[in-house]
Amino acid sequence: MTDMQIYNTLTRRKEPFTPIEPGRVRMYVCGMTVYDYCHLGHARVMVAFDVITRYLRHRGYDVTYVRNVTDIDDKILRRADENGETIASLTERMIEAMHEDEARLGVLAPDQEPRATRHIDDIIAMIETLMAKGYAYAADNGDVYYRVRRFEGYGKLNNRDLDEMRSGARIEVDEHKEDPLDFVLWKAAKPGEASWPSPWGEGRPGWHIECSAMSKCCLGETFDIHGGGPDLTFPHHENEIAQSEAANGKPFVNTWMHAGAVRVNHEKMSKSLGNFFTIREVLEHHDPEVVRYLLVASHYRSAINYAPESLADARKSLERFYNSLAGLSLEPVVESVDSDFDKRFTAAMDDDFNTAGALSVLFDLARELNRAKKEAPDQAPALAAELRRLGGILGLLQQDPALFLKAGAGELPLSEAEIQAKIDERAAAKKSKDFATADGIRDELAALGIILKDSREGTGWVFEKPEA
RNA sequence: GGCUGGAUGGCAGAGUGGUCAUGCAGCGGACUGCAACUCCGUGUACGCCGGUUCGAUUCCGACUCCAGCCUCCA
Repeated sequence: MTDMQIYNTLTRRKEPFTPIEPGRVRMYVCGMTVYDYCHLGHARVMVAFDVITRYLRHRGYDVTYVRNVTDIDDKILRRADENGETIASLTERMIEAMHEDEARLGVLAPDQEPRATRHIDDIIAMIETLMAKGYAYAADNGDVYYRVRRFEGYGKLNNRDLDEMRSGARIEVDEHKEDPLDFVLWKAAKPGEASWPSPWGEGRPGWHIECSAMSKCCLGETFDIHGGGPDLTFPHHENEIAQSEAANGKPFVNTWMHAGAVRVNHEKMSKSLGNFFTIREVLEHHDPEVVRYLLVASHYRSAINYAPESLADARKSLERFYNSLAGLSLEPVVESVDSDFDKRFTAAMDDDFNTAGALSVLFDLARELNRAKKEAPDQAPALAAELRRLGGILGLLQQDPALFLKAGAGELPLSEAEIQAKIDERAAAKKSKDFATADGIRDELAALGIILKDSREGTGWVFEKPEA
């Protein structure tokens, strides 16, 4: 068995993966700021780290997966105000929606989901430590800032030089800061804003410190993997390193992992650009497994250019798998398959979670299964079981094939009984060799998106919603 | 301007110093009343220019273009 290799954003190369504690993996992923519904970019991160978690567990690791929730933040305050609802009401709704979305995408819940507002004490304690060590200072406006120049390794995750950054034009000068690059650890509350008491007065935590505090609380001062979206490397993760390593006096994270972006028309999908698709929007028209497949079909680090047509392609690929599985028992088979599919799958996944390579192995397996169905039916069940087992490691191929093939695309224009009546009518026409009538019925149904498929066992159908 | 990535056949998308990615689409054949599904066969793809090498899409250098980060953002 080869070692797993994982690409580390910090060192910018693939490295053999060796957890701090043998057999145990501690992983922290930056989660959502819950002021709105999750979009496809969030889905990418959720699914990427879900696959990573599933695969590490498959490889025998005891994984503790922590993904935080940012439930206090300027945007949340603003949105709650706009909606005329309380912060708690807004964040609870959005957290619930997020849980629904991820469950539909087959994303397993993280082991812990700490919320910033429940870790205020940890956050304050960490800021106090930073102040005691000279890494933080209270400004006269009530804010507390991190003294970036004091931390020697600042910029190491992004290979950035402080002096060059300072010459950048977009850094906002703030008279309260010693240095424009200093970032806020504790934000003084304006009158009427949600706040917590602190040694520096009423306020709320800055965004970066919450992840340092919560990861320490849940996983310890040094842990194995820290993940997140592609836009968090700077400044968020850089700041986390500065906070945690300064406060704890220890290395923070061994392996930094970042998912690739989701783009639309070759631009980043983001709320500020307004070009985002929410998960729930997309799921109105597509089987969740199709969306998941799209995300898993390319490597987790590469950018995906999202177009509605890409979902049609993803569906076609899944149809190939489910066609091969169709007609075979869903029960797991005990006897193992003597083949190298597992080996090849594992080799691909061991190489920095190469899901695209792993899927190509599954396609080879599907072909083998299709051949067996024809030529060696006794071998088919074991091959099918193997396909489902390996697919399951990626969180795919667990549906009933007949159901997936039938009902993937939303509301049927006819009831199942009506469709069956048409099929019976056509069968009668076929029997009397009235092929014109038979084909007419088939065309009629096809126009509605219902595609008939004859086989020895009778006529089946799939529904493919015609493009609007 | 600084820092990261990327450029692969019609499309999507892996990978490799010298025989296969894979899926979709196309083409030829088998099966089928015809289709669909499935099987078999089928593609002189690796941005551009140099260099290293017996040999480079793969390594090195320059160039062009694209994207991301440098401001909240997954």
